[in-house]
Amino acid sequence: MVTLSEVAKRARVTAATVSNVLRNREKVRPETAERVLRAIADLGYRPNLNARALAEGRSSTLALMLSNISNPFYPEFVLAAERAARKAGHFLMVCNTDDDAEVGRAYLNQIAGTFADGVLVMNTDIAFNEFCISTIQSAPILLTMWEHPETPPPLPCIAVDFARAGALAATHLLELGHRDIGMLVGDGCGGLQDARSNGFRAVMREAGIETDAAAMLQVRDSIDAGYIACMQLMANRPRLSAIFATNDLLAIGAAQALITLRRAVPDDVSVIGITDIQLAHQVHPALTTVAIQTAAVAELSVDRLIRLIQAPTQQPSMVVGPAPELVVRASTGPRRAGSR
Amino acid sequence: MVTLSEVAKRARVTAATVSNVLRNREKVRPETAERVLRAIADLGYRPNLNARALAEGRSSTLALMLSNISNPFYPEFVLAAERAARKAGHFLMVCNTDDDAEVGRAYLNQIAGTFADGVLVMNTDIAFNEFCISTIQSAPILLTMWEHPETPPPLPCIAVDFARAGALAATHLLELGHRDIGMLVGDGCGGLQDARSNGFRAVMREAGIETDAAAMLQVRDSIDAGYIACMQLMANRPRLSAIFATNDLLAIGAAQALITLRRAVPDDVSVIGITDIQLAHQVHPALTTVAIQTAAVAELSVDRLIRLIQAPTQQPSMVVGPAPELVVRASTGPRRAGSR
DNA sequence: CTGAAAGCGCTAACAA
DNA sequence: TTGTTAGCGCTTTCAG
Repeated sequence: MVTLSEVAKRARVTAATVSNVLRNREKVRPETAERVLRAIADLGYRPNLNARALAEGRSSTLALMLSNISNPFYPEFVLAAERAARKAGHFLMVCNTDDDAEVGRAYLNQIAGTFADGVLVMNTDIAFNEFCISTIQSAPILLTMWEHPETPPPLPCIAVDFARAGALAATHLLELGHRDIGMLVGDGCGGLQDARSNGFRAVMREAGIETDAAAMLQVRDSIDAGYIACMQLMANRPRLSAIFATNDLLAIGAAQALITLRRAVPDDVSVIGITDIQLAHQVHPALTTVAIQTAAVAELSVDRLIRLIQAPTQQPSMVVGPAPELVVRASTGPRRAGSR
Repeated sequence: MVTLSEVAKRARVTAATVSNVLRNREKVRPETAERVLRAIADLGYRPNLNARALAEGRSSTLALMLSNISNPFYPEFVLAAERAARKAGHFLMVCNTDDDAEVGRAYLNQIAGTFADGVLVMNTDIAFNEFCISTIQSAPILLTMWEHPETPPPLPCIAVDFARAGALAATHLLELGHRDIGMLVGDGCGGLQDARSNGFRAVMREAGIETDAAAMLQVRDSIDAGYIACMQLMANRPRLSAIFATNDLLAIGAAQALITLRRAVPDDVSVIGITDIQLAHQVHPALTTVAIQTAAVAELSVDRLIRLIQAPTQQPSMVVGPAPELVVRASTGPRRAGSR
């Protein structure tokens, strides 16, 4: 490995000068700088980032903790976060906790404040938050995709108004004339997606519609689970004219179940989800959903984390991200005259 | 930040002893060790990984370079690779090149040999390989998911016999009686997926079937593109009884196009892909495909990279990964009597 | 079994 | 404008 001092020797200067060339090029005479640059090129020198991190006291690396990257939602967040981090001169280290809090704790312990200058934590539960607070004072931790803007967590966070997302879905279905609506409530790693379902039910209740237990199923977050649950839902309540799912994977699974059951989507049954993952517009019929602007939230999160690193605060300030927006595609339509 | 020497002071020993406790616990008297451990716990000490990396000359971090994590194939690889790395005591840093060779080069330059002890590179093209060789001698680079076992690249690599995957798909369709078959050839970032299509065509040719140009479309790697291309294919050649796609995204898109066209899958038209991504068994009808054992390849790659780190070699040795396997699901069936 | 000392490669005052 | 001098926090000989 070529080191700074080898470069210095070859350019007949000292390490400090080489270092200066590498950063504030101002204080070096042009011809010296040129000699140094040539030496760097000749030797194929590349700075050792560990040494630099140690000397500078920061690594220019952010960590992103998520439960399981095989859920298609995460890659979209990762992609946007990584771009934002790169643009700001940081690396992004993706840490899969594999849905295992123990792994999450281990990562946090090892990484925060040493490998990473700051940590982004997604979809966490209360217990994990407690852990974050108790253990780590050495680097900022920012919770992101927090689902409960009305109850700020005891850490800095970026929240998303998921209740509003649910409400938008409800309004859309009501406007289309649906009254008898089934619900698929996802159970992500951060716990039940109840902000979404509560937002939905609040609007329904206002319209005088009470969703009873039989029309509401709790399921794991996946296309498979949505498919199976929808089958069950339609068996319980064959007259449902619409299905609301708290996330797109469930909604996609539900739509496929309906097609298998020979119930046309949206002519017989409408389907709506939340998130607007890429898959949502790629399936057929394309999914109507409530977009939560994943990429924008990712960028916001990275920006804010970097700001926290630069000006550390203990205050658990919460920022509410961009508002969810209804995206009407092909999976929802007016309630048919024939149906109940 | 609590440092080693603060711990040492509190335990009334020197840094060296604390370090010894943290690693080869043998050479420390139990009661001293206990005192040190208590000090560590009391102070909430966590070792600075950058300092350790600098002192040890290695970071225990691997980097994985991939083009775009939003392609659902990658997260599955990442998940498996990350588990394998973690099991072996390494971190995994995921680097998205965003389909941009410039970004890829920048990452490699910065990371290899400094932040990361070794680098896994997926789906690369020749130009990038050249760059890898010319620039980096400081850390092993392992190419993975190499598609051409018959022409080893000038770097260590894990290859997958994609031609065989194509051949298996061809054999399956032939056995089902299909003769008039459309082809969707994906154009990943590593270039055209021609090993797959050539493997397929070789088997067809042996059976006396020549795939003509009109029945073969080159498309970008996505569900969307597969959907559109399939529409076009069926317009060109309405009598096709099967479609072979070089990857599952294309196949899924194709199946959806067929459903939109009211051609039943597989009763009217069979569809087969390659890879066996998770989506493949979650869509309906579930996709018949040729599995390339992504997780196994990921583990193999990580193991081999770690081995390379421990015993560096310049030899561009190639290891061929697990053989592809046909996975029959619901999207392929016998050619119907009625069809051509 | 424990301590002293050197050094990993780089940065950042401060001097010259 | 350039050089000198201390470290950053840890590991690792080598003495004691």
